[in-house]
Amino acid sequence: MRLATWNVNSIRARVDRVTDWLQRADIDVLAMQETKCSDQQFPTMPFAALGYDVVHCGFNQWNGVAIASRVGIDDAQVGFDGQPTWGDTDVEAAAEARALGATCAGVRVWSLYVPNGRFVGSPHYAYKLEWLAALRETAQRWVTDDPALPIAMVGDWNIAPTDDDVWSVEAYRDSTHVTPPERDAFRAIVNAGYADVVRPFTPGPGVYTYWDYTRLAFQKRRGMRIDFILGSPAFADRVTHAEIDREERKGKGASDHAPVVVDLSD
DNA sequence: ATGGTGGACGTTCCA
Repeated sequence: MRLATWNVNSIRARVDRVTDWLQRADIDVLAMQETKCSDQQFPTMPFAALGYDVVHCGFNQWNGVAIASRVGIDDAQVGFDGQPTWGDTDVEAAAEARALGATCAGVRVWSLYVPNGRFVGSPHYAYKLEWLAALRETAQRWVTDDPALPIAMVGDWNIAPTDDDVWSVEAYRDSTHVTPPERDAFRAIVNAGYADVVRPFTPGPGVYTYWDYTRLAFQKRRGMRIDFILGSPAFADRVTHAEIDREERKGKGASDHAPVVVDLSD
């Protein structure tokens, strides 16, 4: 089974590019983030035409996560137990449904869009840390409750876990994505039993998954590694290969993130 | 070209 994660930065703006890539890259299950549309607006037809079922959760023009699978989708679930929500109204709470889980061919896949945090000290930054702490708590329970279940938590984590994962430490001084509390939160999830299964196949430094649209960042190789596939032991044991498809960051109409891919043995 | 790009929404906010 080949599983991928991709922050697509609007599925409606990029559906052709995404479905073309799904076919070309022979992907079985794709987790998407930043779909930037409502459930009604999600373009399911182009996926269905290629044999993919889709589950989606999105309520505003910024968030939105989806899973497309051609090996079936069971037990789809929006949000994880204890997930904190932002704001008081129903719409705001729903918009913070940044996690979508589904079982695909026996593998539990979570498409995650970790809060950005905006800037250090903002309420959004505090919320990011709360959200990550709640995820760690729940994810730790998943892996202890059923160690035999392969679980993958994939997506845009909005954290560069080490200095090797940013093009310039100086450029990101005092910025979100690199602060010790964010890195501690990421490490805590790894320590709860979820390994970065891509890194062994893509050693750094200088290996990234995201490049800003501005200032020719991609051409100048100024990026960050913030998109991850974290796997429980039962998942990690099955990983045979992984890669970051930076070719998809090239050309007109690219997302600012590249897809990240893993292969699993049967 | 002197703060850059891209998307959704709506004349601005978010990443």
